[in-house]
Amino acid sequence: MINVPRGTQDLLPEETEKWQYVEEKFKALCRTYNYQEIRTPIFEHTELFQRGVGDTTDIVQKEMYTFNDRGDRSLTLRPEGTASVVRAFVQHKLFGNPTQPTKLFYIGPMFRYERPQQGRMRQFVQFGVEALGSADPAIDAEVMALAMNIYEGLGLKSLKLVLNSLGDNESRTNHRDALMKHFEPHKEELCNDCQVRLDKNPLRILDCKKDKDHEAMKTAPSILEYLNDYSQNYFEQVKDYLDQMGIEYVIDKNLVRGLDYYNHTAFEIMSNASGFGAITTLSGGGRYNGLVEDLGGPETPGIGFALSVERLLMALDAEGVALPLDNSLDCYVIAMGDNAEKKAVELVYTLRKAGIQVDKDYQGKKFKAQFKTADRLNAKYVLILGEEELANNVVNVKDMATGEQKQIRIADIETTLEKLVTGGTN
RNA sequence: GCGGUCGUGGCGAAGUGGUUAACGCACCGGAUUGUGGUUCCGGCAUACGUGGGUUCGAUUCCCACCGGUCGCCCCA
Repeated sequence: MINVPRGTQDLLPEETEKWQYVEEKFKALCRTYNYQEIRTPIFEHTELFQRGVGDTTDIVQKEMYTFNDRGDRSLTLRPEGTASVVRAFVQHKLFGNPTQPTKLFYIGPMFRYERPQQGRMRQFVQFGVEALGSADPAIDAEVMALAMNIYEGLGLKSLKLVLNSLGDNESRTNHRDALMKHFEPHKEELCNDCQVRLDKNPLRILDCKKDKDHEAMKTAPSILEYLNDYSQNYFEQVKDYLDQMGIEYVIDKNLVRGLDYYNHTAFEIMSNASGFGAITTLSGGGRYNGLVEDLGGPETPGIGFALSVERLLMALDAEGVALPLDNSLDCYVIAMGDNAEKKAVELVYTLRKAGIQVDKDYQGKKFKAQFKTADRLNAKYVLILGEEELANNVVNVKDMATGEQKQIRIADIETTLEKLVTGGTN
């Protein structure tokens, strides 16, 4: 037997119903915020991620699905969405559109070669948005508001918006120097990873779980102390806008994002719900001024975020939120006898063309068993068509909720059901 | 990539170094020859992750691998 590759999954109907529901919710919310959908390829030139995401990141160094195609091009299954969106923004010169910022959303699978566990798959699906062309702190707040709205709109309560500022280049350089100076005397006491981080990306040391109790960690210089005036002011305004909207957040000065392109605003949304394992991050995002330029476009600020659908659904489970899925069927047709069977096929076809959900038996089941099936499918109405009904040009219509049953002329069945189905629900 | 743990029919779950591997759910049929959700009775199933090894004999013991899961790393 051949199973799915490691870290991937099949979504069976019971699950896809949920996926469709949250996808629709997300799309509708994006429309509300005036974000439009963009669809980019699932694989890109490897170079895009090396330059966009950053050569020193874990993603690029050890998590990419990279392969050469038959033309010997190096391609990579996308590990995240922002690089592709920015690439498309530059390639199609969307910066030339009269309405800016360019506000885009996407839904699609991402790929990272990692050791799978619950909430971490090698293929996973992200919802994301990107707003390109505005350096207004209000749009940072807008993106966070949208992110929170998705979760809250689905009924989640145990959420935490964690916020930090990474500052601009000047602030970051100054902070970086300060960090190196601070940790250098303690280098030998730090874990192996952190010793490497000290040279490459000292910011990462702050995020280390092994060394989190080290004295030097507590006294380490915070980026917030090194923000220059512009960065500081920007951060304050972002917070003001969040306050204005009544969106709660906590500042975590150690919040570091895993991708190189981030600056200024960085945030994560986490779940507090019990029953969540080691992985509590539901989504993450931030500002990436400079990325468009890095990828060959004009100087254009940008901000975005992405969430994992798998983790979103886990959070719903953890909080016991049941999605209002409609798993009923308008109508089930039961036929008895060869002639009735023929007529039933015609009837089903007629009703379906009228837009009514209909199904019938294809297993040669007996009358009683067909009723059982109708019940199991949550059929609202059952149409009974036997030789007797056929002879009289009628069909029995049974309301499965009330048990009431009446005879309708076959010629009238379409209009009758339409009335029942549209009138009875919604 | 590292460590812990687990892997029995469609699902859940017992169990044993040795003839036919429990049980529950689900499914099918009957009681009720054209009317569902209950009950009772009966029936069904390609089941011991894969490959080696130990043994007269392994689903059971050992090893490796694969996969799940938990934690680390890191993130979505």
